[in-house]
Amino acid sequence: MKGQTITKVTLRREDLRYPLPVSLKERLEGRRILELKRRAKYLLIVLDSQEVLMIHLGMSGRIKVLKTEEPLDKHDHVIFNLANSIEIRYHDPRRFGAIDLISQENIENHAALKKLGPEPFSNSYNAQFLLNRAACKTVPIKSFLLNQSVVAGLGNIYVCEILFACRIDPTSPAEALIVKQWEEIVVSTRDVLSRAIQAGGSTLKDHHQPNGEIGYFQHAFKVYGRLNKPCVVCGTLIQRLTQAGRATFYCPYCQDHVR
DNA sequence: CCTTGAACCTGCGGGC
DNA sequence: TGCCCGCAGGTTCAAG
Repeated sequence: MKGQTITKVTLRREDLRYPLPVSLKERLEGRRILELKRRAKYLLIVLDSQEVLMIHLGMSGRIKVLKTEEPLDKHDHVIFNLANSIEIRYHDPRRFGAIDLISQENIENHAALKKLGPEPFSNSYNAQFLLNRAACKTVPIKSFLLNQSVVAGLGNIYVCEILFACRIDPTSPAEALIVKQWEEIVVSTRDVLSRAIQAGGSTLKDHHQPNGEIGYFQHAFKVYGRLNKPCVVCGTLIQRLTQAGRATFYCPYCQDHVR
């Protein structure tokens, strides 16, 4: 996509999670793509019009990169044709995703980006930062790490896997963790994310890599989705609970030790 | 301010 | 075969 000109945009519906931006088609057609960036789970496509196309994939969203003709699927909602004949399609059955188009100047003031915490691979994501942020917070550590204003980009699968790697009880109040545990969380976060990226991500159903292939990290899950299966470390059956509306998978033996 | 639960929407698998 | 229920990679509101 980088360096290509967007020759044609087709909107097959007028909204996803939110209404599509005003005059989206007219503002994109003829524009050149200068750069592709990311912040948290938001894809940022920088255009030569001083504007940035922001895409969030929600739960079921997917970007298709098509080099040949493909029949239209009912959930192919927005189609971008590029000058090199490649077709990019935004596909999203549940439509929890979003597309926005904003001026490059205001990008850091965008409501969704403004409140985000540090990137997990940045230096500002460190044990002292987390200790400070967790002070006086009774929220369970599982929910704390899922909060995008604490650290940007961690999702449900990876938080479960990170807490297992650190042997931390997912129900522990965030304020109860000690520095050593925060240090372990920082290390495990980067380790889990690195390995997941290396494996092409986790395909439960919808996620695919840009080349169309599925991801493979689901085969490396140690707790996520493994309800009633033996813990790979101790053999205890993996449990499931619900925290803030999200499933948490954990080993009740490995992650319940006071150490 | 803090935390939880519901809402948004479609599809799939299991039980009956 | 078909219907109903629960569940799913996320985020944002409203309510308490």
